[in-house]
Amino acid sequence: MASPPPPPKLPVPGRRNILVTSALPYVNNVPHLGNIIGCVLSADVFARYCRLRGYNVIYICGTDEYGTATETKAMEEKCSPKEICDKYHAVHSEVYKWFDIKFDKFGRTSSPQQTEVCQAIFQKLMENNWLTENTMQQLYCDTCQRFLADRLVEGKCPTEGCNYEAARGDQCENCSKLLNPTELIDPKCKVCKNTPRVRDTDHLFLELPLLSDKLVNYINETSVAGMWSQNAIQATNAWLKEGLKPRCITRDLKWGVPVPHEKYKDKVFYVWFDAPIGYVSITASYTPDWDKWWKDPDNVELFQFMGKDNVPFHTVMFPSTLLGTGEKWTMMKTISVTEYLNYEAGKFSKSHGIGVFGNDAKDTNIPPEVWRYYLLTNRPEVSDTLFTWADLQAKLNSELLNNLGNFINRVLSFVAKPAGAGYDSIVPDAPNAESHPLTKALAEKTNKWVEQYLEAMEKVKLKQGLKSAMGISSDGNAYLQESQFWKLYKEDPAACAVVMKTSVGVVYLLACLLEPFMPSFSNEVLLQLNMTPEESLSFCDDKGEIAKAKRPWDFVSAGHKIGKPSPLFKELKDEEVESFRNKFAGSQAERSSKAQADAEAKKVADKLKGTKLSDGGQKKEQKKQSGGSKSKNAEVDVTVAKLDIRVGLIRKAQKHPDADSLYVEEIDVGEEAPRTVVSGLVKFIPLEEMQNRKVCVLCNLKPVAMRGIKSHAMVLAASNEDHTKVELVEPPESAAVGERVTFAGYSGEPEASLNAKSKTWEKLSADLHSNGELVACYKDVPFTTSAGVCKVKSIASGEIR
RNA sequence: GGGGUGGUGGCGCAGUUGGCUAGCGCGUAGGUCUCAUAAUCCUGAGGUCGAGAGUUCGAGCCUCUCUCACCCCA
Repeated sequence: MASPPPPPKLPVPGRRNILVTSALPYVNNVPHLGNIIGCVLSADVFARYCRLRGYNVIYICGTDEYGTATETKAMEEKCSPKEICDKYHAVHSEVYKWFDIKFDKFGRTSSPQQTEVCQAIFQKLMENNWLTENTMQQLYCDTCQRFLADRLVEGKCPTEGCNYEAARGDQCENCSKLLNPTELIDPKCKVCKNTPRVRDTDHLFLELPLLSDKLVNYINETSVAGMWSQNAIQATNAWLKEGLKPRCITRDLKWGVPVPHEKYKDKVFYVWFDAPIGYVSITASYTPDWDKWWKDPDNVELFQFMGKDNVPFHTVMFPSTLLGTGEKWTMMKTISVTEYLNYEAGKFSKSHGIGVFGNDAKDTNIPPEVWRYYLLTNRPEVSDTLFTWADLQAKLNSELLNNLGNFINRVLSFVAKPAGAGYDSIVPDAPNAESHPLTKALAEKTNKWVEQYLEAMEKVKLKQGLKSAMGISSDGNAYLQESQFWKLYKEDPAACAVVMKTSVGVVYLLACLLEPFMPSFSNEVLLQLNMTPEESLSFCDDKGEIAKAKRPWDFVSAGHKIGKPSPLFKELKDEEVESFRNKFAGSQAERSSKAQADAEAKKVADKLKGTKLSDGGQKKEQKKQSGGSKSKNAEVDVTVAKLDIRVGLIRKAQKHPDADSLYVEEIDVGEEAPRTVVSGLVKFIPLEEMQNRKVCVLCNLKPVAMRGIKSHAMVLAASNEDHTKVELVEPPESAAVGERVTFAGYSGEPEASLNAKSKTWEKLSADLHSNGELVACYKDVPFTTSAGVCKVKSIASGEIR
């Protein structure tokens, strides 16, 4: 294992020299499957393909380490940024190793090389006058002696009607309005709680607009030559259409590459500026001759892999940076962009821990080649795709096991049988194979698949490439079936030998073509073929290996003794799938909201059933309905009857895991499943008072996600003028759970879901208030239940919302 | 509120200089072989390509309107 590292590869004139990069994952968390397929795995497949074809390729990646996020996280965990990076860099390395990602170098951006390259590029930009200065205003904490990042400032939300006390500098968690930290009323430093002051700070800006001519030239030429995918072009054009603006490249931070300039010596480069430079600097830590790769556009092709959110940085910002140096850089030729991979019903989310993460995959005992296969067949190349356990199971069982694994196993196990039943593990000779019609037909089909495979892979259409390779196995099974070799063995031994020799050749071919996708699988197959991966894995034009696809019986020579065949894949059972689904389900709250959604869906379905039945009835009924629609027309006016306010019982209340001001409640509103509701009442009502309490709930608002948890309703509460006091609107103790709150004089059915655009709720809520007798009212009509009116504890004439 | 992207058989996905009968995998129905991890193979069913209008000899693809979903920005 501990072989000395091979000497670094350098471009070789006359050969295809390919530099592959994957977007540098941000260091401070564990990557999930979406991240993995998005860049690292896709790039790995392509790099392996290049090696297979004999191209001179290196694959560069590493962790992106600088910036605010790391600095903040370090403060939270009370250690240095470097320690955080060390810790997570190791986590990343381990995950990628498990997934069989074969980097030529997996480095990091916090390296001396990074500083060197980054500063050199900066100097060039400076010399060429592409940088300008500008003054910004930012909050500075005298105690901590530093400028505060947006999210490190807390204060009172300036939004009218919100005025939330602990709003963050970038966004108010209460009203979710995006903010500037300088807008906060009475801002405080989150670290020392002292009041920061507004201070001018000078920053350097890259003049993107001045570089745009060069940039547009580059984009127009390269997007054609490099066959950029549609989504990359669209994202780039959207950016250009907006018009380029000067972009700030410096920050008031410590954790970053220092700006080599007297005036800015206390500042560092902004992550967007230094991160892509990481590709170069990591190459520099791979070989001191890094510029042979990076400054030779005529001999090196640069392929970059990333998720869609990263596109503008690679098509606009980074190229502009390189163009601005005036030097001859190797610019990106081909960009491969993936969309998002969604998880079951929702989305992969790092911050909420939803989905399957790199280190979880290992714990499933599902081997890496299966994960790789599944992720790659499902690679989101043109649109978002969906990860589901059931689908993973289906792909494994029916494609890998029944198709591919079965084909290889039926061939090898037959050859391995002792003489009299098989060939005693010796590949038989088969002269005149092409005169056997079935075999000839198979050779033609196989060759077609190989051509498709090569074409797809050259265009980085990995999903198509994988499918083409699998087609070979599929045709292989049909070939075995039609040839009925088990009968030929006795009836026509010569023909049987042809079929088996050809099939063994196809097995070998599959091992080669699938190596980029499933390296561990290929190694195992070669082992069973008794061949060594180092010598055998190659598929080059100049060795005539492509031509052999037309003569698959020539891949493995007669007389070769194969190894011991054994099953390659293990079936994934229903119970296992079920247990994974549960094990990796989201948080408790997520689960219940999912149950909620299911219940709703069922209801809708039932409703539809109902209407269908009545449709089957007579027309009279329809007339009746249209007759009754008069009242419906009346309802079109905005009246309180549109609101579906019900008596609800809080079954359970707890604090929101990711927000200080929010409760998450499960409220029974008389439906089969309780609803999950998120409300911002933490500061006003103690948790104990929330438990098992009857409340008024507005049920037909459009569900919205609040800090990651979907809220399916709203608890009504009254507040005084300056929002310092908030009290729940309480129905009488004897009111029935689930009963609708009515308003005398306003009848009609509520809408299923209030249209957000028509602002019904916004209009109506203006007239909701408590009166002098503490009764909750719409205008002056009280909230009425069968057991009486709803009241508030002490706030008279307060607004309800 | 502004902008972007998407809506294709039960499910998951392909489908660009607009063109032959809209494909693929899974699932499903019927049949088939027995070398193989009850695996294979063949045949079939299933779609007015979100809705509506327009351009065209011809539209899944181009234009407009509507609708739904997701994302970004304010």
